[in-house]
This record gives sequence, C-alpha cells and structure tokens, in this order.
Amino acid sequence: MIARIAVASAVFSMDKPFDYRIPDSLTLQPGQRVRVPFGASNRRTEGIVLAVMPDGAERPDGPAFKPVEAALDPEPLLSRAALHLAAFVRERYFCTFYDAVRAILPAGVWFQPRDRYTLAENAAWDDRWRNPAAQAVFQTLQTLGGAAEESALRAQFEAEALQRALQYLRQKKLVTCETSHRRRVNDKTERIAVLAVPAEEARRFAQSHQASAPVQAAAMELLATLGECACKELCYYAGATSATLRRLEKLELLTLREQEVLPPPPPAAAADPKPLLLTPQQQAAYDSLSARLQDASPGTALLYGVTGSGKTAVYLRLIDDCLTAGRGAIVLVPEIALTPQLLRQFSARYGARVAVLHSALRISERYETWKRIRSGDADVVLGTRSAVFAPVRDLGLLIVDEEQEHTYQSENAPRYHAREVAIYRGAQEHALTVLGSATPTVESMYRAVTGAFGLCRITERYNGRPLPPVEIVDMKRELREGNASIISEPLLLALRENLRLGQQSILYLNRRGTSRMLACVECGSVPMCPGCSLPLTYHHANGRLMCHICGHSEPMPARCPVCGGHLRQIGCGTQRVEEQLQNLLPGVGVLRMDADTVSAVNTHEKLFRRFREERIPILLGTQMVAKGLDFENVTLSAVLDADLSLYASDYRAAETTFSLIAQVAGRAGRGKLGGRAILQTMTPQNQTIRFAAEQNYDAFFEAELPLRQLRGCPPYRDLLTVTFHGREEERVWQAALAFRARLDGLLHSEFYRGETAAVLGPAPASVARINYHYRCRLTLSCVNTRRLRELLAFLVREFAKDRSFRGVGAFVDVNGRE
DNA sequence: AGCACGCCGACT
DNA sequence: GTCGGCGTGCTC
Repeated sequence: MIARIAVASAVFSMDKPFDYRIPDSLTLQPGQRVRVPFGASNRRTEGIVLAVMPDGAERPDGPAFKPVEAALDPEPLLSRAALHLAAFVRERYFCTFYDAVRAILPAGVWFQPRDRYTLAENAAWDDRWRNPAAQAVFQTLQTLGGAAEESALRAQFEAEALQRALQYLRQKKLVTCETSHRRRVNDKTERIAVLAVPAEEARRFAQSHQASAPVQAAAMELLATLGECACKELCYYAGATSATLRRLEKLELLTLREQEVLPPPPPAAAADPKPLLLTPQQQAAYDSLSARLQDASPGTALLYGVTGSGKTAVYLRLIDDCLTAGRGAIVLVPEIALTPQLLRQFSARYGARVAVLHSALRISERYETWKRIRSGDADVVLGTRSAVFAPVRDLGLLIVDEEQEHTYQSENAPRYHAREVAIYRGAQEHALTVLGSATPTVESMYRAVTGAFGLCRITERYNGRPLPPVEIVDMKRELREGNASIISEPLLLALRENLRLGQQSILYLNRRGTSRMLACVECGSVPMCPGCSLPLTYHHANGRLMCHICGHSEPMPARCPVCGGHLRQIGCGTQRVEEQLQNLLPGVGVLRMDADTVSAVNTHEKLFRRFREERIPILLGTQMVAKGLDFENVTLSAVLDADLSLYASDYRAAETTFSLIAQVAGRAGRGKLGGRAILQTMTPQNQTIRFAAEQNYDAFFEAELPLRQLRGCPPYRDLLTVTFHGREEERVWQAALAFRARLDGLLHSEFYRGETAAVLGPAPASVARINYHYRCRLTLSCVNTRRLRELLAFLVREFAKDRSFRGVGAFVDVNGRE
C-alpha cells in the first residue's frame, strides 16, 4: 500500500503531498501521524497520512518510494473532516498543510525530535584530517561508548562548533544521526534568577561596576534587594538581555533555574441555573434558529441583537435543542477572561459536559480537555479562537459570539479568521453557524441582507429599558474655551452629579499608538527604536524607553538627544487621565484598568468585583472596560476620545469605532437607575460618530456600504496582501516591483480574463521597518476566487525559489489588519 | 528550510 | 591532498 503524506519539514514553496510505501508490518489510516525519511540525507521528519492507496500508482520512471518508518499515533488523530478543514485552511490562508495541522491540534500532542549520534562501525580518525573540533567530538563519542544524544554532547561543546563538527563527521561517514520523536507535554516555564552571593557582596559588585558595566550593576542591585526574580522582569527593570544574565551566572553571582508558570485559577464554581424566560423577540429569534437547526443543511445565521438584548438566553436554548438531538456544540467568545458570567452559566447548566478551551490553560490541561471532547465526554465547548477546531463529535451548532471582535483573527502562521472557519466548518459538517453581535461587521450584515445568511433581530433590551441617551461633546470647542484637559466641562459636571448621587461611572480611553511616546518640547523630535520605524514608548514602571515590537529597551534620556531640550510625554495614557481626575476631583476613588494594572493576580474579574463591591466611583480603562460585566449602579459611561480609532489605515476603522462607542454607551443604564453616555470628540460632525451616538446601526450600515464598494473592500472585494520583507531596503522594493510586474502580466493574460482584480502598491507596510527588516506590500483587491488564490500561491512559490530574490521573504494575508 | 554535490581557489 | 566557500538542484 501507498500512503500520501504531508510532511512537517516542508516549507511553503515545496508543500505538497509526498508518497511513501507502507511496509507490511504497518497498517495506516488517514489522520495518523508517522515518522518518515525525507530528503537526500533521509533525515527523519514527522508527517500526517492524508490518504492510503493500493500499490500500482508508483512513478513509472524514477526510484521506488521510500518506506514509512513508524506510526507515531496508534489511531488517527485527525478525523476526515478535520483533514478536510486543514486543507481548507491551507488553501485559504496561504500556509503549509502542517501549519494548518498545528493550528488544529493542541500543543500536548506534539513530538520533540531528539537526535542521537552513533559512530560508524570501525570508524577511525585519519591523522591527515585537520579539524581539531571534530576530532574532539569524535573522541568524546568513543569514550561514551560509540553513541550519544545530542543533548549530552551539548553539555561539553559550544553549540555552533558542535554543529559544525557533527556535520563534518557525518560527511566523512564517521557518524550517523538518528532522529526519534518523544512526546512533549511540557508546560510553560519561566527562568528565575537567584542571587548566589550575600546581598552585601552583590551591592559591592554593583557599586564597583556602576561605570564599567551599568546594566550588570543595575541587575545585581535589583537582585540584591529581591533575592530572586523572574529573568523577564529582571531584564525589564534593569534593561538587561539574557546575555547579561548568563555573564553574571558565569561570574557565579547568580544562578538560573526553570520554574513552571502556574496558570490562573479556574473561575468560581457554578451558581444555580436560572430558568430561561424569553421575551417575544427572543422567542421569535430562537424559533427561527431552532427551525434551521433541524435542516439538513442549516447554513449560517446572523443574530443581531442590541446590547443587553439577551442573546445568551437564545444561545442556551439552541444548545439545549442541539444536545437533545444528540449533537455537540461549540461556542466561541472573543476572550474568556472577559466572560466569567457566561462561563458560570454554562457550567451551571451543562455541568461536566462543558469543556473550556483558551490560551491560559496549561498544555497538559488543554490536552486533557481536548481528549475529553474527542471521546464525547464533553459535548459543549466554550472557548476562544482556536476552539473552532475542537474535535466535537457530530457537531450540530457553532456559535460565534461578538463576531465583530478582531481577536477571532489569528496573528501568526495560519492567519485564519475563526468566524470564516466556523462558517466553512458548519457548512461542511451540516451544523448551524450562528454569528451573534450588537454591532455586526459590515461583511456579515451584508451577507444577511442579501440572503446568504439568515437574519434574526432583537431590537429591545431584555429588561425593556431604552438605550441610554448619548451626548456628543465637541472637544475643539472645549479647547477654544480654554479647557485643554481630556475631561470636558460637561463630563466633569456629569461626574460630579454622579458622585453626589452615589452612582458609578465608567470612562473609556481609546488608547492607540501615540499614547506613551515622548517628544522634545524644543525641536519636536521623537525618540525612535533603532531597529523599527516606531516611536519608543515610555514605561513608568522601569523608567525606560521600550519598543513594543522588538522589545528594545534603553534608559530614558534626561534631555533630548538631538537638541538637549526637554522631553515630554505626548498623547494621553490612562495614567495621565488618572492624574487629571485626581486634580479635578481630589480624593475621589479611581480604579484604573489597563494592561499595566491587570495581571495574573489582579485578574479582570477581581478588578471588576472590586469596582462592584467597593463601589469605587470611577472605573477608568482601555478596551477591557468596554466589555466586562453589567453593573446595576453604573449610570454614566464616557468615551474620552472617540476619534482615535477612526483614522487607522484599516478599512474597518469606522466599523470598529462604531462598535466600541456602542459598547461603551451600552455599559450605562443596565440597572433600574437608567443612565446616560457622553462622547468626547474633535469631529462632532463625523457621520460614524453621529450614528454611534444615536445607536443607529442600520443608518451606519447603509452609509458604510457604498464607501466599501468605492474602496474595493469587503464585502464587495477581498484584500489579499503580499508582504515583502528583508534586510536590504532596495532589494525588498525591487522584489515587490518585480512581483507586481509578473502578477500584472498574468492577470492581463487570456486565462485570467474573467477575474476581477486590481493591484495596488507596492507601498510601505504600516510599520515599514521591524527589527532592522524593511517591509512593503502589494494589495490585490479582488473577487476572491480559487483561481486567483492559486495564482498568488504559485507566484509566491516561484518567488521563493528564484535566487535573484534571495534575502527577501514574501507571505500572503487575507483581509488582515496591521 | 536543509542538505548533498560539484567546482574552485588557497593552503600545507 | 585537503579544506572551506559558494552556487545549484531536489525533497515521494
């Protein structure tokens, strides 16, 4: 028999199925992983069986197929449906088959390759060979009895020299290498630095090396007070790199050890399940979706319900139906940490049948959960993005809650969009896909109104309360009238009023980009990262300037490096707003919630609980306060800078802004007390902001649609971007230009006549340089057909093989954000 | 990517 | 003779 196999070591430019002979001792099925020899040197690599075929399909000429060496799984790890899904992800998102497989499977199933080197029989060293390093490794192997693991050799030799020596010995046919695969279920660990000398001695070291090695001195000073510290943090505060710490380890001033990172504790136990009473609108939505669920091909439906309309109750009833029919369900949420309520509801209602999947799980936990789903013990899956691949048996229902959230789009390797995968998987497995949102993406609403999706609307809030009135405050006028603060006069009045009434307020700061960068007051220059085209941001905690992308860190200069002027923070972070609030409202409690104050200890949930229980008057924060929970006592919510997200280059800018404003406004007036919202903006006449203030989604949608058509964006066209990157700016741009010429040429040929496509660029990527690598991109605005995707994949393969473009890489993104 | 193979100039 | 560097081609 012959097995058609996707191998792990294939890169994009050579990714295709390879055929192997199945030895008689093995029986293989599609979805099983195997170990196979690959390439001229027959190095062992992992692969996954795609199909098994009878003999006779061998190539007429050419050598015979190599044999499969071993099965790595006793039974298939991926179902046929999952293999199909992997093929979809590969084709749709321009990655290798194995990249797709890696996205689908949990980390716990992966094997770690281990190399073992064995001396050839009667191998002897020839004195004519002049390679002392290789000779030393050879002799070590002899003393070790003729064979050793690479890890054992690594203890005695420096890594790079060892590689060269082994390569040499292999070429001389003195040693052979065998790769075995061992399962790896290791959890996340972090490196801890421990002080190895008395604190006084460490301080003396710090003193005496202040001038000659300031970074080492800073690290030792810190360690002297802390005793031990996570390396990451030590580096952060001292501005050190791991090399610094290794040097200090060599000096025997500190020791390094690995420690397991404990995941956050699971959320509190379940409350009693509440009976689900549906309003007439909820009932109508449920009835229509439930009817679809019975269909042989239920397709996709959009559940559009304003904030607080009770979409969750509809989900739960649908899941009940699905389970009753003996089928499983997957519910995707943007972020688990922000949905503790939902989590509790699920475990209260479905108990042990629920499986929760998200990134904060330990690898082992994640693997156990995955197995529980696969075995059928758990048939309700609640999870983030990657849970869309959960191995649920007989899947009946896929729910994507808050489908407009960008967290559904993966940021690395297969840059898939979980919503799109859910729609495809639903169709493939005859399951109903429900997209839920209070502010649906223009794409989804378009597909709903044009009939591709079903559409259910819930226009009333669950408690029958109206959406809070929204007041727009013109910040330019505030400025003209002499108020340069980020808190406008009307907002200040509203805050004072709320304080008087003992009610709470939520302030949302739309922080992006400019928030923490510095600029010189005199010459206006902005300290930039040396390797990236990004301004450095100031970090209060360590008093250093840091680069978000590459992690570069430098001490905060006392004066402007260009002209010696004063450096000042521009833009407005939450810290600045907090200070301003303290000045305007002395003594009033403010709970700040952003990436700096939320940690493993201070979880979202804890902070939210404090806000609720301690009745802290003001909650101030970024993204996360826009979602969060329902608070009875919150009667005022405000967006401090509604404009900031409007001017991103992304085609979704207006949509995102609308959605955020609607969410923040929806935070107020959830309880009996009613409420109101305030929107501060520099552009009060802006259409998106006006519609958002009116909470008029339909008007926003109608206005946005023609703009999307004009710009050739989704839902009318897809944007396929090819990003080129490399160390030499010239070559990167030349490569992009050459690629464009080739693409243009083919698009104009007879074969592609029927395709609708416009090529734009090359243009610099939004971050034109990252870590000393330049990047630019071509954009193809097109009707996204298989034929065009194949063309693009072909061109990228051709590009990767073309030696004249060496040093320049290229990858494709589909409707990506930057 | 990762590796072998072949060709060339340099060094002993 | 031997080594290392580099360009080329292939992976069932």
